Amino acid sequence: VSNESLEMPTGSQDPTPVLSYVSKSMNRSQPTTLEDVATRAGVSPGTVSRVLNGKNKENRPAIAKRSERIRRIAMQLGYRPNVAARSMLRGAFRAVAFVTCGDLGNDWYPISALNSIHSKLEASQWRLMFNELPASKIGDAKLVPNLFRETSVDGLIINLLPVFSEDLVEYFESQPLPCVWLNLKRSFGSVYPDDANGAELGVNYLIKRGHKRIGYLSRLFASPTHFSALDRFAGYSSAMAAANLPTHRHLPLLSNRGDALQPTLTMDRARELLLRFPDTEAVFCYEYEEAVCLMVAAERIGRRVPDTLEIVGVHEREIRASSGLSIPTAIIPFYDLGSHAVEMVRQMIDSGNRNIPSVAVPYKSVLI
Amino acid sequence: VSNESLEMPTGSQDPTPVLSYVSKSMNRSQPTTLEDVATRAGVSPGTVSRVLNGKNKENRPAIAKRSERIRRIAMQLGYRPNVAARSMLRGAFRAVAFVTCGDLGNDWYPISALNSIHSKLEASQWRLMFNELPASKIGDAKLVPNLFRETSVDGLIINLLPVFSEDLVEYFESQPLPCVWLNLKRSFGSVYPDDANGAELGVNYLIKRGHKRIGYLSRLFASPTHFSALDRFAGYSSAMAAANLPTHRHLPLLSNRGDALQPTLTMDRARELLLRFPDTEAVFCYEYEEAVCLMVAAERIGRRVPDTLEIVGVHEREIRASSGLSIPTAIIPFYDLGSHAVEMVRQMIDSGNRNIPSVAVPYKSVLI
DNA sequence: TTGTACGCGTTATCAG
DNA sequence: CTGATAACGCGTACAA
Repeated sequence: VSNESLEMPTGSQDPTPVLSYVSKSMNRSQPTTLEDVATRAGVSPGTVSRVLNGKNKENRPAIAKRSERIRRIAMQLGYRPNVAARSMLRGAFRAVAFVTCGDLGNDWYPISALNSIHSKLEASQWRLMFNELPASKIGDAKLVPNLFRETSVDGLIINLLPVFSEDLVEYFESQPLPCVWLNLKRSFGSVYPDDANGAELGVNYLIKRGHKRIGYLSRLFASPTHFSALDRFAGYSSAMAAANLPTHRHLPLLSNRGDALQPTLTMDRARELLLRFPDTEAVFCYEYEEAVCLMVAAERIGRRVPDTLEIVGVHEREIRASSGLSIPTAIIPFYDLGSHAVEMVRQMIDSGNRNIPSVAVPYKSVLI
Repeated sequence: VSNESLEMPTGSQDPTPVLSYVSKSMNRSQPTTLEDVATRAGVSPGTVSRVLNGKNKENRPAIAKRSERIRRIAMQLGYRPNVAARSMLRGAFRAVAFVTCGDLGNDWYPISALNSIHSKLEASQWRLMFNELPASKIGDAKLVPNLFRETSVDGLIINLLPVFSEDLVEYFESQPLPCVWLNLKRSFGSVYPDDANGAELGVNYLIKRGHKRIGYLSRLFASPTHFSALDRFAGYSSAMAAANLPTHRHLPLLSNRGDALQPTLTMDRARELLLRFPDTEAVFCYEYEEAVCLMVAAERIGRRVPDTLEIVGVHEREIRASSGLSIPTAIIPFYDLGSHAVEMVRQMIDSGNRNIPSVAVPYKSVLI
C-alpha cells in the first residue's frame, strides 16, 4: 500500500528507503515514527526532531527550505511524537490524575469541574487521567488499584465524599505522589469553595430585595458532616446578623441533634419549615434539591414562588435559563476550583514541597 | 546506587553503596527503578523483572526464597513499573481517552457514567484519559488539541452534544484512532441508550397503575434534535398504542413546528399542558427538569402529586430517596453504556476493524 | 534459572 | 546545522 512519492528530494534519490517506507506502511497499525519521517526525507532522525521542535534557527534559505520539506513530510505521514518515549526521557509524565472515591453511583462531581481542570492542564501540554477508587476497596492490600501499581502520573487531585475523608486521607498521603484535595477543608494542600461567602452572597441578595424574615433550609446531615453544611449555615447566620436580622427560621442541621421525631426527607423538612415559621418571606437553600422541594411544598400550601415566597439556592450551574423556575442561584465556583487545584499540584511537583497553604475560593455571583 | 541494608543478603555486604542509597533517598523525586531493586538484591534487572512478573516457576526452595526476598525488597523500596517504559516496549498505551465536546458549562455527562467506563478499563489494567475539546476550537488547524498532537492513547470514547454532531464526527473519524460514539445514533461504532424502550417502561408503569389519560411533557427542542427527544416520544406513543390509549396529550416537540406563540420555557410548557388537557391523570416526562416544572405547575393549580397527578420521569439516578419527591424514574443505563463502549473500543483496537455494529442499550427498571 | 544484550521512540550531547 | 550516539526503564530473547 502506498508508495507513490509524496515528494522526493530535489537532488539525488535512493529508492531503497522508499521500499522500507512501503513495508512499514503495510501494517497501518503502527503509527509513524521519527525514523519513518527521517528515512522519507533522507535525513537523520535527530534532524527531524530538531526541525519539528524548532531548535534550528533556519537562517539560510537552503536550510529553511529543507526544514519546510521535513515538516511537510511529517504532516503527510501523520507523524505524532510518542508520549511514552518523551515521558521516559523526561523522567516525568506531565500528567495528573483526578481521583474520586464514591461507591457505585454514590459519587458526585460535575463534568464542568473536570473540564476546568483539564483546560488548565491542556494549556501547558499536560494530560489528565481519570480514576475512580471505590472506597470499599481501599485498604485491601491485595487489591492495589491500577493507579498505584504503576507509575503513570506526577500528581493527584482528589475528590472525596465526606463520609470517607477521615480514613482515606492518610492512605493517599502515604503514596509517593503530591496530593491536592478538593471538597475537603484542611490547612494544607486543599482547594475548596468558600461556602460561607457563597451563602452570604445569596442571603444578601434576598436582603437587598427587601426581605427581613429569611429562613434557611438544608437536608438533614449525617455525621461526619461536609464542611459546606456548616459553612453555608454560618454564612447565612453572619449575613443576617450583619443586617440585624433574626436567624432562628431553620430546622436542626444534624441528625443527632434535636428531637427524635424530626423529619428526614427533604420534602418533609421543607413543609415543616413553612409550617413552623409561617411568616417566612424568603429562604436560602443549601442546594438545588432543597430549593425544588421547598418550591413544591410552598405551592402545595398556597404560597406562590417567587410572589409570596422567594427562594435562593446553591448549585453548580444556573437553574432558571431554560426551565423558567424562579430560583436565583449562587454558583459553586468550580471553574476556579479546578484552576487552583491544578496550579497547586503543579507547584507541589515543581518544588517537591507538599505543604502548600490551602485556598478558599470565593463565590462570584448570584445568577438570576 | 543504593545499599543501605533494609535487609542484607545473609552473606557478604559492602558498606560503600549505603551512602549513595541515602543520597538517592534524599531527593525523593526519582522513583525506584528495576535496577535499583536489582542492585539492592544483588541480582540483575532481568531477574527482578521475571520474578515480579511471575515468569519463574520457583520450584526449588532456594529459588523461592530468593524470589521472596526480591519481592520484599521491591516492596520496601516502593518499586512501581514505569508505565511509559512498558508502553514503549509494548508499542501501545493500554489507554483510552474519554472525549467530551461541549463548550463552557454547556457540557453534560454524569460522573457515574465515567466511573463505569473507568471500572471496566481498570479490570484489565487499562487507563482512562479525560479530555475536553471545546467544539468552537475544532477545525482551527492551528489549534491542534494536545490529544492529537502526541500519540498517547489507543482509542477514543466520544460524547458529543447533538448540536455539534454533524460537523464533528468526520473530524474525529479522520484521526488515526478507533472511535466509539456515545450519545449518537449511528449504524456503526455507537453505543446509546434505547430511549424508546425507556419511555415504554415508564409509560407502562403508569398504565399498570390504572391510568388511561396519560400525557407527555418535554422541553422545546431546537434543531438538530437529540435522538432521545424523538425516541422517548416514540416510546410513549407505542406503549400507549399497545394499550389502545390516546396519545394526543402533549405539546409540539420541535421549535419549528406548531404555532409561533407556543411557550419555550419548560415551566410554561408544563402549565400549558395541564391547562390544555385538564383531564390528564398522569404524565411521562422527558427528564428531571420537566418533572420538577410539572410538579410545581401542578401544585400551583391545586393538583397534588402523586394524589391527583402522577409523574414519571427519566434521569441518570434515583430521585426520590432522600428528597421524598414522588417521581418514579426510568434510569438511563449509564453503567451498561460505559461497559459496552469500552468493550467496543477494545474490540476495534484488537481487530483493527472500526465497523462494529452499534449497540442500543436497554433501560432496566423504573425506580420508585 | 540467570545474566547479558537489545530495542521500543525520542531528545540531548558532541564532534564534524 | 548535521549525523551518530547515548540514555531513559522495561521486558525478553539468547546464551550460559
